[in-house]
Amino acid sequence: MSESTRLSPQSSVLSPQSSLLGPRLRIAPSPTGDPHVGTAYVALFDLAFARRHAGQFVLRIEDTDRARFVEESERLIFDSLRWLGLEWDEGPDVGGPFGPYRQSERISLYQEHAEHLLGSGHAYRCWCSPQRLARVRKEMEARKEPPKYDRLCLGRSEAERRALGEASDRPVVRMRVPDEGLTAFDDLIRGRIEFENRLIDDQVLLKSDGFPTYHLAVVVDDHAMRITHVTRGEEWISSTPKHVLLYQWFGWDLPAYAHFPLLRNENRSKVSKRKNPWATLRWFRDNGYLPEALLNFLALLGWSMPDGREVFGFSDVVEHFSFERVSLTGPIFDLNKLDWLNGHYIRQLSLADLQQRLGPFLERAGLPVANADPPLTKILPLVQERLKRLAEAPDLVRFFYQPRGEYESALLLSKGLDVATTKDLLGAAIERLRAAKRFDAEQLEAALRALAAEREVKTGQLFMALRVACTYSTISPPLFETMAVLGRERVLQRLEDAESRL
RNA sequence: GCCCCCAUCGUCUAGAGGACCAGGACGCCGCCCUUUCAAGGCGGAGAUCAGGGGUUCGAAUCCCCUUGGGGGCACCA
Repeated sequence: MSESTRLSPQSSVLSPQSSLLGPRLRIAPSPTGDPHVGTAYVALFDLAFARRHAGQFVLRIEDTDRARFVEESERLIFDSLRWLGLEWDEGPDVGGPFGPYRQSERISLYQEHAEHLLGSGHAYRCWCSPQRLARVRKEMEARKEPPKYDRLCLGRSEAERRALGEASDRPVVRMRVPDEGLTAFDDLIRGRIEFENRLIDDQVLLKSDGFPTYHLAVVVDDHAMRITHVTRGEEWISSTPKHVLLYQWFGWDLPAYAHFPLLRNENRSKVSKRKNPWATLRWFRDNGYLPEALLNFLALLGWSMPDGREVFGFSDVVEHFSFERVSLTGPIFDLNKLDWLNGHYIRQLSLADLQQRLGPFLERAGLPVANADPPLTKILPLVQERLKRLAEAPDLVRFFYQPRGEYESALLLSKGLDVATTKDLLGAAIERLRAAKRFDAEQLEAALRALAAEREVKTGQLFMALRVACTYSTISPPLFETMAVLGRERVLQRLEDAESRL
């Protein structure tokens, strides 16, 4: 078996499978904590494209950086992506024919490939210390030259190199980039992109701890896992020529590339977990965004439906996605529009669904969920169309369960009414409500409108006083329905309480 | 500093030479509905298509330059 076939699992490991005929895409997050929205953004289109063309979507964990590794993140990644509804066909937890799907479990594969490049002269060992590298880089920059490694170690034996000083004990393996020529690739979204080889750095492929860098690992894995379309953020464009070179040296076919625009924050820089609290998927979940709304919104960033529809689901993306319709500019993440979309989806929810989704938020706020009195099925219809985010629900619902509220008694005084009049009105209202035959919205409205008319006050004046008394706020769901849900006893109690505050 | 990518209303976008003195959505403003807040309906303001050169009978659409923005330049991904 020749060296190159040994390195090319494609020819031996698997027998042809019909399921492998379609495209294969992957999302490859690093386990550095809560996954970034950008990860979901790209994954959404990956999955859509894979589904559209009957291919596969793969999840691979790129855990080659032990320093940045965060213990729980793998679970966080699984949870967040699944919450959004993005399911993978192959991955560390579900397995698949090209595993393992964690790079830390494939170290020897990368080492073999580095060895291969060393043998073919496309790579060399480097003993330069980090200090020296930093110094060299600085010097080059001062000379206004592209900052690159100066190749001090190229062509030298370990002994020769050590004699020169500033060497560390364990070498790295660097790729040996050609001095001349051009390396180019065709991006599905941007077209042809070219780089001059002389400007490309001799990238480290294998670190001194034996782990690969991203550059070696992606290429080896994408090939080994038969990835046909490499999708990722625009930030990777400038390292792509290095990857292209590796494919060439290994004698492998190049995958298609698609670099998505970078999601940006309001200052136009890329969204980062450091600067933007909403950069993680977890944030959206915790703040009560519906996964279908987030997904819809993400699909609207940098992509649009051919027919211009703005409200659509994942199946519509599957049906219509194409790389050609992805725009080139990095969209600013507009939470405002997301809120609108989220509110739209919330209004669409069935009562039962809404109640279920609200459960965790109400519980967290210490509000009753099961056996609540008044029951949520009565309350939720009143707040549903007022919600933009599920997390707002507790504040809208709380007053139903608070026998006594905190509010300025002055709020009870509607414009143009003095204390005595208001007190009198409240007293009269109490009487009417006590006498009301049925305590439903219709009856209440009739009775109270009549009262306002008799006392010659504007309905709004009376109603606002009652609203504050019953809901402890000048802003509330419709008054009579609210009163009906509260029930006679609670309403009378609150009105009496209000009366006594004046 | 060097390299790369990008450029249509505040924001997301439609637009792939004539159908555009540029369409939609969010936001904003006004009116209607109305007991508050929402939701909903109707209407409005908002882009000399970054600027300048070309190409063409004709350019938001093609080319070049300038400017602006972004990204990359680690033994991080």
